[in-house]
Amino acid sequence: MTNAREVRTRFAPSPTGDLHVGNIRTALFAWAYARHTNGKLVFRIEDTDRERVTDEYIGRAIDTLKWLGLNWDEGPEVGGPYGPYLQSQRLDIYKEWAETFLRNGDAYHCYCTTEELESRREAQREKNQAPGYDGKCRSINDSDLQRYQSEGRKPVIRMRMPDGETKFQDLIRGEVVFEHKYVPDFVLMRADGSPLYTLAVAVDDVLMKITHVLRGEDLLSSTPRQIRVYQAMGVTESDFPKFAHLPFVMGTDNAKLSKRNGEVSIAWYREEGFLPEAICNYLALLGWSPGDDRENVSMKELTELFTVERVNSSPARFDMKKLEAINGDKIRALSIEEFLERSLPFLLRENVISGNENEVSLVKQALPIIQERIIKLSEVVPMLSFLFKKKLEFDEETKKKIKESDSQKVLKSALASIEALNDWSHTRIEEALRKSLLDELGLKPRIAFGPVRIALTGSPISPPLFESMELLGREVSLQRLREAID
RNA sequence: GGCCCCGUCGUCUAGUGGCCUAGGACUCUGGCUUCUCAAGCCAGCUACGAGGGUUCGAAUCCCUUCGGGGCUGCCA
Repeated sequence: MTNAREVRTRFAPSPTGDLHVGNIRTALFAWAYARHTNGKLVFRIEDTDRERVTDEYIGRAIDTLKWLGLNWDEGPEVGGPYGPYLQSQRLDIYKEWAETFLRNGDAYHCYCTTEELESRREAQREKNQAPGYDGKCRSINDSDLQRYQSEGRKPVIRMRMPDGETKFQDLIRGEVVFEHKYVPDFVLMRADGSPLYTLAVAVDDVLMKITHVLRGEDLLSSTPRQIRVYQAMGVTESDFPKFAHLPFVMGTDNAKLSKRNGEVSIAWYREEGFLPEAICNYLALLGWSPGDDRENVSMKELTELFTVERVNSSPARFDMKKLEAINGDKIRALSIEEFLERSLPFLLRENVISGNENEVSLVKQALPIIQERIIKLSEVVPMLSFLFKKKLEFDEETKKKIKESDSQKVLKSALASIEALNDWSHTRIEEALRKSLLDELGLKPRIAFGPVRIALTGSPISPPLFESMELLGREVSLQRLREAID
């Protein structure tokens, strides 16, 4: 009753690089919450200060989000009633607000130079005081002002933090209080008129009617500043966005997840052959749980079950092994058609196949026997390339094995027993080989089939042997056996 | 230093005063199965950071302490 407002969440990355694990987890939660509540997800680019080609970045970000199955209701590409959704295109808006704050006395011009600020901060530190702006320019006398101006100083616009405290209910952490003596006056706008994050983020969240801000916990202590901006904008407290500060996703070594302790770029996971639904499933479990024992969560279930209240407040370590386990499960759950469609790009990329009909058909027949033995799509390449190679390559170790006299004996016997087979099916092949190698030569299975496997696939590890031989076909199979025999 | 956040198996978590001699999943170890590798199945190891309270009873509430992290910018 009290909150009839439609839920509006936002995902607002800054274009500092490719979307990474932490970013995406935030996006996923914001998306899931919007969908859960039948609300809207706004996608906004926070590019207030960077001079860079955002086009390329934005393109990649859009591509990644779409690939993951995350869609947005307002933002780049789709537009919306509260655009533009690039902060670099909203500079006038921020400037106007900053001037309004100035007029109302909520903000003031600050002429302090970087050097002055630094030396005063240093002094504060030495006296064991909290470093931060000391409020020097809150009131400037005329002579100082004239001096500054004659010196050609250009002022920044600084927000005045009144005495008191800021209190708010974080959806994940409960009540959080900051006394203003620990929140110094902060800069809203640089001397050149460009806005700072603190200004832009708050103005946009208000103007875009964001109701729930889901973001990393590193922004928790900047929240009082955002709230101060809301107040200066004249927003009533009941209309402030609600905050949910998500715990970090950290690397295995307990440090912040970075390139050094694990792969962070989502693009990397895509190239490795992780499925988008596996990535989302795994990330959803990092800091959130459905509340029961289920671990396999589809995107649909996520939107049905996700609530901010169930998000954990403590940080999570990224565990590649678990991601891989989930990815393997998702791969096994794929229909052969889906599996094929997702595998082909990898085979094409590595030039295992050129893509003609015969090749694709052979791949499709082979997929069922490898589906349960791979954890990443990229593994279809080493798994299936033996089917398409003109000539097998053996490494030294493997080659030695096959040249042993016992192996040679096995290969000769194997060849003899299947040469005349008129039904080249894996069941008949198996029958024949078991008879000749196990029954007649009296060998143990692993001893018997090992050399044959190497001769046919080039490796002691391969998909099931008899099925592989069937797929390879009689001609190639016999030829490879003959080639392996001296 | 100050402020803020966080603390259950190695990891992700369930747990909101009795259902907990703490459950699930991943990892790891052992076994079964088996043509290799997997998958599958079974079993096992391992946790409430510590110390005080409150209570008949605490992982759950309170205090202290220790540990980890973030912020402390004209970065976001």
